[in-house]
Amino acid sequence: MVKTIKIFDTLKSELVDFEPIEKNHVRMYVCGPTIYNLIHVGNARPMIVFDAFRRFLEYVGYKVTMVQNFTDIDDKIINKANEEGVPFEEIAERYIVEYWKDSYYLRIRSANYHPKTSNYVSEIIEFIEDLINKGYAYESDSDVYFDVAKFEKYGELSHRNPDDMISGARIEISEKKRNPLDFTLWKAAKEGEPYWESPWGKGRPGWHIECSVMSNCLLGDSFDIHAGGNDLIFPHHENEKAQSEARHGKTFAKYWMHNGMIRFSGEKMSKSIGNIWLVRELIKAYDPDTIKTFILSKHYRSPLDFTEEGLNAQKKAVKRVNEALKRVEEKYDDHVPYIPKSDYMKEKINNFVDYLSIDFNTPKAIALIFDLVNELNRAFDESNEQRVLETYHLIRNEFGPVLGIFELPTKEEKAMKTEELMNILIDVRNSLRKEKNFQLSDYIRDTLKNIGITLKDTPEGTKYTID
RNA sequence: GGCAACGUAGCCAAGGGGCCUAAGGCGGCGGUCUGCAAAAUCGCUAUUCGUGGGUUCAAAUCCCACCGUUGCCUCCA
Repeated sequence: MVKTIKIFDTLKSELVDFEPIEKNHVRMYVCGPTIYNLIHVGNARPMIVFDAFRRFLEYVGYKVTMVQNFTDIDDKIINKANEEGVPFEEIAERYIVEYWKDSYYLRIRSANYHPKTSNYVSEIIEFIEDLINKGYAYESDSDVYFDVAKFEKYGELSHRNPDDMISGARIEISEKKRNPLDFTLWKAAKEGEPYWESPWGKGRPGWHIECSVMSNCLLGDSFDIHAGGNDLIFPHHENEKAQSEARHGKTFAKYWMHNGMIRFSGEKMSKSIGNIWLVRELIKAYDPDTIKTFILSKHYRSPLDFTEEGLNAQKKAVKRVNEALKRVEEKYDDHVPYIPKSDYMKEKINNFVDYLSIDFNTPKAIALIFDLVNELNRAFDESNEQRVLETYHLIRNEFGPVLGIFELPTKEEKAMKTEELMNILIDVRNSLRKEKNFQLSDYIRDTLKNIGITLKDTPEGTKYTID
């Protein structure tokens, strides 16, 4: 049915043909945020990119089941809860709600499932027990660790050699572990921490287990795509893979896709450097299309420098697209007629799909959209109605929705600069009054009165009130 | 120290052996349109792809070295 899609698989380190396990049905899992704060642009990149990728898969005919988790059991959340003196659930719930606001503003479609760790604790315990029974995990002083030495493929995903990593001396040494690389599956609760009852006493899940459990529960022991930021490759995804494959004895994720990091002045954006840029802040100055095309204008695997110059340039480019679409919508009074797909449209659609089929080359797809904008404007000026409709529909109703951009007419954010506007009007009127052009100056005052704005010529100058 | 990635016009960014005398966007310059602007549009804006070697009939694209930038190796999307 669909043409072959190639994606870069982190495990194989090369472009591979994408073939889902079940014909025509793609199951994908995207690592979501730990909700201890408002999300930042670094969180937004995978949301935007993989939402678009999911839409693309659907566009070419796949059924897609997508899962994106919320990690709601975590040190950072617990710390924040302790700081505020509230239960950890309150922090988690608060930032999930805030997540949806940002997500809604960015017009990111929700996944099919958004599981939370706290809803899967019993499944997590079951998973860990199974690993212990199979000899891949051991209990040590109420903690449970994964025995990395037992999983011979450990390091396969991140292309590391366990021996090299041990010598790398940056790994925390714990006398509870048999091997410094062993990672926590279950963590005994300390005083004042939330806990769940388990065969190993009161405790909580470790750092990587939740994604293994939730993906396996919702998508099966083996599924097609596991995605996330490339900073998760090690240790997070390496560990998820080890756990799941140890337990089930089969491939965990068939393909691994990782997006590059957002950078800020050449450095990775991160809390520790203090250069985070919250989505909440960003959206004050930029509309979703600007943010999304800015991100999609660079290949998803490359690092992306977030700069104001870059965003401002993108804003202008986006405006040009919106103005062109608006011209058409105004001409047809918002009822732009649909037309049958012409050969011209089919050709462009082919190109578009071709570009995205090679490791999701969104920059090339966006370049095609800009070409179409030029074509649209030219056709409009030449009154070539057929071509206007073709290009219009390609942008607004085919390509835009696939990438999650240009989906809606822009409500012009006329942040109504009322005061500045009134001052200009009053200046003009006062000039007219000086010239004794009372007919025009009264026209201004009377028509303003009609829309509820009253002008008052006081000794201190002209004042106005708005009803 | 170990393992990677990247370096293309003023800026952002595709291309990853011949279709490249290198897409697209922003900016700049000039023309059309306009009373003047704005918008739109047309043309120009890298003979060259970090530097130096090499492989090849052919390299921005492959190999080596060097310089530079960044990431991962600890929670991080």
